[in-house]
Amino acid sequence: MSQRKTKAERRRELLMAARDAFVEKGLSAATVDDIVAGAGVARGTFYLYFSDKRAVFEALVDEFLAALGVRVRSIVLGPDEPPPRAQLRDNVRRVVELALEEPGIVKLALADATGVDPDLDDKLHAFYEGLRSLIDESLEVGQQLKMVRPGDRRVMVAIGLGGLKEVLVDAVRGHIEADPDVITDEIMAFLAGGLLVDERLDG
Amino acid sequence: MSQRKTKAERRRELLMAARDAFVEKGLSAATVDDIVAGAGVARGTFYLYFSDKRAVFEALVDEFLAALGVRVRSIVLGPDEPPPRAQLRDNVRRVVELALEEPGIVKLALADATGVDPDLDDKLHAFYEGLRSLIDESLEVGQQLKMVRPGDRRVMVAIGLGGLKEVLVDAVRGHIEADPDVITDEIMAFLAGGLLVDERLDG
Amino acid sequence: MSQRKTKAERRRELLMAARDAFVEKGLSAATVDDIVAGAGVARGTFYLYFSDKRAVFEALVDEFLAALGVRVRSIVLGPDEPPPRAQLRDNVRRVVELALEEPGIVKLALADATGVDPDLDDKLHAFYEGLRSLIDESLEVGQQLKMVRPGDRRVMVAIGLGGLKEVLVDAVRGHIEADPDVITDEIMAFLAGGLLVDERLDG
Amino acid sequence: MSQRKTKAERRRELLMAARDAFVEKGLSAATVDDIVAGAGVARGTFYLYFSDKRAVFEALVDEFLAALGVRVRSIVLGPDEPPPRAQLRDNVRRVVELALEEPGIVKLALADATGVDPDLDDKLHAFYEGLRSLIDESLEVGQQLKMVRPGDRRVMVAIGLGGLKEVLVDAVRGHIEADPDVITDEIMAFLAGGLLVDERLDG
DNA sequence: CATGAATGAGTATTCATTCAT
DNA sequence: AATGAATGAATACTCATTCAT
Repeated sequence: MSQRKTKAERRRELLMAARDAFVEKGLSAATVDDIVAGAGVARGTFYLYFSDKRAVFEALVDEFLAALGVRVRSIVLGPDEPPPRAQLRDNVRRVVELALEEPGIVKLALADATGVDPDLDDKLHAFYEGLRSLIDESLEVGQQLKMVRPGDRRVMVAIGLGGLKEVLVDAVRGHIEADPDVITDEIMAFLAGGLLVDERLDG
Repeated sequence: MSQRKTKAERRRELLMAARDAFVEKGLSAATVDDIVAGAGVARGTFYLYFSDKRAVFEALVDEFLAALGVRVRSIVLGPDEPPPRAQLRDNVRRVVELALEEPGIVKLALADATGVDPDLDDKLHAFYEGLRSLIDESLEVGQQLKMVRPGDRRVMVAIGLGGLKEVLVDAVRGHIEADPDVITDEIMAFLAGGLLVDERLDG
Repeated sequence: MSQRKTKAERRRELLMAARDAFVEKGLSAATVDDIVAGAGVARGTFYLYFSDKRAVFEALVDEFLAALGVRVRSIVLGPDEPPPRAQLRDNVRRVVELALEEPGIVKLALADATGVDPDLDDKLHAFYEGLRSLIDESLEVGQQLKMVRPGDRRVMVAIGLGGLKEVLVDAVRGHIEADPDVITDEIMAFLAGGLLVDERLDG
Repeated sequence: MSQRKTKAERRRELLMAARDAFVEKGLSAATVDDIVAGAGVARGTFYLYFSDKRAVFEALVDEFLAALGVRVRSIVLGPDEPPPRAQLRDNVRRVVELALEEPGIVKLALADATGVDPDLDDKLHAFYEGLRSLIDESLEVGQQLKMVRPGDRRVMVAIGLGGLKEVLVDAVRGHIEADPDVITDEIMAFLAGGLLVDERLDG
């Protein structure tokens, strides 16, 4: 009736094989041969599903971004809504969970992907810009509501984003305990009060 | 007395040409040809000064790490010393200044260098581990002195390091204002109090 | 009664699509994909009608040669026949008309087809040999009848055939006016008197 | 002092190997591997001398065109000059001789080169256009001097050029006797008087 | 009859590295 | 020390052809 595998199945196999190859060998070192060997298909089959190596990586990133979009929800204020900090916490927690579920993609998209291929860089750059804008707008609202301290939001965004990225990367690398609760709590503590507590630190 | 160029001068020319080539084309896309063309020497000459492409990059990173080591000083407690927070601020500021002086290296070492070449990764990994340990030990002391809030230090390190990296990269990329004072102040504010100020955020 | 398309119709569609693809992209650059896309059928269908790419081209050439055979008639001498030169002129004119009707095939068969594929070369070679023999025999009869000047007939054939080919190719390419009368007249003038008229040219 | 071979020698070796490979296998079927094998150098060496396959072919054609340019001289009228027809004959003869000296290039440039690669076509097209213009201008002068019969010069050019090409190709292919005198005489006879001599041919 | 997914041999091109001069 | 010609392994990508459905 149909082929041995549906097109969607084949595509997924190639996607997973590509992900594994990229994670194992690095983005530029992984070859199309590695990918097709992993998927158990012939060389040419790859090109029936993806126009080139860059395209698989883009598809991988796109999937991850879509999954991320599902987990992050705008914070809504209202009497029937959970308190904002709880909503924020839920968002952080869902992102941490996603990262722990997809460690390979996290390594690729957050750590490995820059500076390898100018075209890929564009993709990543667009992604991060979107993320930055999202956080920036949230911070702006927060500042207007006096929930977020005043300050240069671009720097806040950078610290927040960089901190989150590094935590997730470290978690999937096993450098820090892969417990979403612990990680989420620490991130929230950082956001809520920073690191330093003792007034004696002040000059 | 000596040749037109001393060995050290040639080496430096190659180093600078390599840095520029890496920054402009990316670590894996930059070729030895790009480097020697930039340095104005013949192809073979490169190999008189560096064993291979990886070695130039390592030398570049080593220089940067050495410069970093010079700027970061342990925080010393004592009646005749500046207050700890001021010492911390000075460290942060010197690092920010170094980053702004060497934007190319920052892009390379902090943003582009992972996932390209397993050997290079090792180098970077060792560097980051050293940095992590340094920060971790500082935090440990801080916690013992009740200057740093309790919590999982590995996560704290990750957030702090990731946040710092991202800020520096964004600064050299021009995404955020390249004013060391502004950047330093924002980082210190983040460390001192996080982001969130309003109690209404709590559930 | 029958399918949507008869076998012959499908075959013709493929043939025309192949002709267009060959003319547009060149014989070796045109792919089977181009052909089936032009014919609106699936890849495998092509191989139900032709054994391979070479076979379509052969079929195309065969059709053209057959059409050519219909237009070229032996010159017959006799009291009730038109004068020989008129018969020759009619032959030339019919060939010119065929060429102008089938410009694509002319480009393919007369201009593009050599040196691409050894197998195709054989086909063309056989065709040209046939044509050469035909002309050669006609010239032989002409010489015996003192209608054609004496001389090395192989060279005469080559000049005549090459001249005719180039005129036709130029005509379908639009380099010379596509008027069969003008072209035929010029060819006849050339055959009848060459190019040079002035005795002063002689040494 | 210098390399084993000078750059010019290597280049010539590659050029000759390319010519042989192109002639033997056809323009599109010949691979870079064939060429380097013929020249006895490594794969990469080819690309030190030519940017790609098209570039070698262009170089080959350019050389041939230059050689052709040396052999063809404008016809000069004057009391101390040889008669025009003798000058024309010398030109024809020198071209025939060149063709017989460089049979490979003749096959390539005159017979095989069209329709294979659009880029190569441009090259050839430019060549032929130059040749056409040259002949066209000569014919125009000839017509003004009443040395050439009136008529559509574009068609005359096509017949003349096509005829010459075919004769040369046939000669290098061995289809007609490779005697420059015979060939030249026949070409001159054709130009001077065409093929048909008997008035009875006229209607 | 028709399909189109899968195949895999074939090829151009790049580039780090070597070494004779 | 410096050169730069030469190397050749490595790799992405194409496309004619097959065959299970």
